[in-house]
Amino acid sequence: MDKKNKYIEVAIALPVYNTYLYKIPLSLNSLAKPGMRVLVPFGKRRVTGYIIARQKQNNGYHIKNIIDILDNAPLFPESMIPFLKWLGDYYIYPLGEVIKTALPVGLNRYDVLFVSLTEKGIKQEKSGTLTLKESKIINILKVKPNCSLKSLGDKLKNSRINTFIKQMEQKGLITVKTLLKQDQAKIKKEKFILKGWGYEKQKLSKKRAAILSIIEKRKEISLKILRKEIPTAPRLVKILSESGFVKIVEREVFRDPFGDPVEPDIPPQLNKEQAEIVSYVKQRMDKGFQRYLLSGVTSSGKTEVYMRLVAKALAMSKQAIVLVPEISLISQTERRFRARFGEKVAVLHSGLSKSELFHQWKRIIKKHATVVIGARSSIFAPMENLGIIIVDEEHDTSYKQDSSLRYNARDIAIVRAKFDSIPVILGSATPSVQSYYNACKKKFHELKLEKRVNKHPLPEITLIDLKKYKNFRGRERLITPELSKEIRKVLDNGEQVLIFLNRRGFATFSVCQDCGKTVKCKFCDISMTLHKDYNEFRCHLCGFSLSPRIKCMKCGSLKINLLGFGTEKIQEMLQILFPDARIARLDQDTASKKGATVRILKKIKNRTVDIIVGTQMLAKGHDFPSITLVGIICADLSLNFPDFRAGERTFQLLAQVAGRAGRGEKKGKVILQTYNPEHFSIKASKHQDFREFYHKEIPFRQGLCYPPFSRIIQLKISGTDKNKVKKYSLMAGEICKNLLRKNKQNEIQMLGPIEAGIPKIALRYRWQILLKSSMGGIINKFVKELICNKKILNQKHIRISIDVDPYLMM
DNA sequence: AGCACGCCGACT
DNA sequence: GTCGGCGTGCTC
Repeated sequence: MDKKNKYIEVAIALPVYNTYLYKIPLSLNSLAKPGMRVLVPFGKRRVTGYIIARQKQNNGYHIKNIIDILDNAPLFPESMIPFLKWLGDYYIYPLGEVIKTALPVGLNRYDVLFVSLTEKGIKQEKSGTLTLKESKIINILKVKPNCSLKSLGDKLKNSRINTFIKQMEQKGLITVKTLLKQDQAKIKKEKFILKGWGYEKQKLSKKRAAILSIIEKRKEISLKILRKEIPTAPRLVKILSESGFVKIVEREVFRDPFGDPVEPDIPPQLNKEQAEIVSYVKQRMDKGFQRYLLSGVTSSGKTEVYMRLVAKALAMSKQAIVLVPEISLISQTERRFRARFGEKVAVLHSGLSKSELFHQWKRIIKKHATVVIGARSSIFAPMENLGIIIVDEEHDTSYKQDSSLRYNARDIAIVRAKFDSIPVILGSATPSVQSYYNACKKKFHELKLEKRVNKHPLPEITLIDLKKYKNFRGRERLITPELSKEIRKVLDNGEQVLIFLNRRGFATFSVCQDCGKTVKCKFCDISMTLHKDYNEFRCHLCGFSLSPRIKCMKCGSLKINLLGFGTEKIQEMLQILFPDARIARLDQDTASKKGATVRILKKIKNRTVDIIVGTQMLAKGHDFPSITLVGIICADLSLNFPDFRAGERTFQLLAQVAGRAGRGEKKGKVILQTYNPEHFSIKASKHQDFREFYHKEIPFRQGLCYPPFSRIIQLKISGTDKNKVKKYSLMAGEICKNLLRKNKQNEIQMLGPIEAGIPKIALRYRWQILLKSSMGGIINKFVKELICNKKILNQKHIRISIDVDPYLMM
């Protein structure tokens, strides 16, 4: 069919902005399809590329043949290519790298050069006729006989040894081999034992006969399981297979990524609100691209609406993507989708191993799975015939990827829906300012769910002004009398309490009593947190730790004052105040041990704890019906971030946490402690009213021309040399300024260059430049022009990355 | 990214 | 004079 199209356009998985043309040898011609990976010669190397399109004509270049096709079937449908191209354009990122991030990790192949010794090299090194540098290399190779060129360069602290190595090879001192390496994607294989053809059982030992009878019964068994019954099985099986009694085959295996099985559910009756929304959207399902914002208070039944719409898409023989925030565990939403749609569901999240991820991916391509539910990367699921995209908790910050391709899954969900001409639904109890602005401007159609399904009233929220307790000492400053009174009441009733604090550790700020110096990480520019659990000071940015019995780095004093508070300290205080209560804690520290999170969550569900202390991990996606009191220790922590979205994030977090109270039969209560009871973010969260927050926030955004009234592109600059980073940043700023002047672009505003909010992380010094404009297209074009200046990008020892629509600007 | 080419200083 | 440092540009 493609006889005329013997050329293919290929995007290379390297930071190059062009695509390249290759020829396909006749034997492979009928096999090559867009969406497949190919191995191609690129310069002097062999690398992975992705077929973008077939092409009739060559473009006058010397066109090389591809080496091989790496897939039997496309890894993503051809229909996704315009979407992927759009992403590369919008986020200013090379197409090949975009595709690389979109696909499951570990599918790349590339050449690696390996260096090894020759006898001549060893002889000459012994006789001492070599230069210092040559014998250095020979000596490294003596220890590591087959060393990759790269690690050799690392060992010599010189990455530019290429030509030198070539010369040594010409002299015959060493040999250089090219090996085609694959990124780690190892497919897990396990040995399975099958029946063979020998049947002289009487001659066998008891154990061997036992193995044979197990296999006879089961037809086949994995060696792993067989070993549990007969520990010496591996050896015996090998002998048995040699004489033909059994057969051993290796097969791909997958751990079930779902964990516990889920019972199928029966769809509940919809209430009037839900039914209206479902029928409204259903009627327009095949009417092309539409954007909806589903705003609904907590537990107003958004998930049920999603499920009905997904069911409708499936009924139209289409597929669906449901995005959920990244949490360490399978969320409530995921469970409910599995209960409803069973085998049709594929789950993609960070907890999966590479082979599990690839397995899920293949299920989607083969259309065995027609509903994908997962975290942000699920927006790239290889679906050919999408019917709907749903983004749950659309305000959640985890939709923004903060490295490599810095995309926001919520934003690009809309783009993908547009390319596929289908509806997209963003849902949240606390919509982002951006999305609600779009709803107000009628770009999104707003759907409202205002009644709670179980008809329980929203929890009652009491603000406590912490300034009142400024002069109190010790525990009462953090756990105010009002809060402890309420806790006592709830404990006496046999109900549960959730205590929220958005900071982990015991003491977060430690100061020398004699000279006033703070305990700081030597790799980052932040103070270290004391963790009693681990008995050490820890840096929350790079993980560096120190013994708790340190001397002051400045004056050597041993008297270190432990100030600041985290979840650990709160837990300890509560235990002293309520010695009879069973208290558990859930934060990154307690969750890091494997299986610990599940254990703690189960404890809450089974009501074997009375008080649960935790960070945002507790605020997201869990349903604890017997929690009747939520205590927020200090609502202001996220308010003081140097970021224009600090207020928005604070409001969302508080509303989310407050929503954990009273999900069961009894009415919930929330005690919200704060130093800023007058702040509108906090006031609005008291009423759990995002519209109130929005209307207070929007004039401020407009006044300073922040999103949604503008778009921002941030240039992030970092490096290990403090002065170099500063010098380079100032130079980049000059180049920007000149280019802006030259283009007479008054529409773009440049802020900076300025040192980043956190000036140093893991020994890297950080600067930033902010480009802001009310016209998005202009700013994008400008940055593209800017990076044409080679001085900007190719800078030794300086890393510069482009963040389009940045989230955290620190 | 990684490799080659070509331009400069400091060594035999 | 050359060796080897480093910036610059290209890869179908």
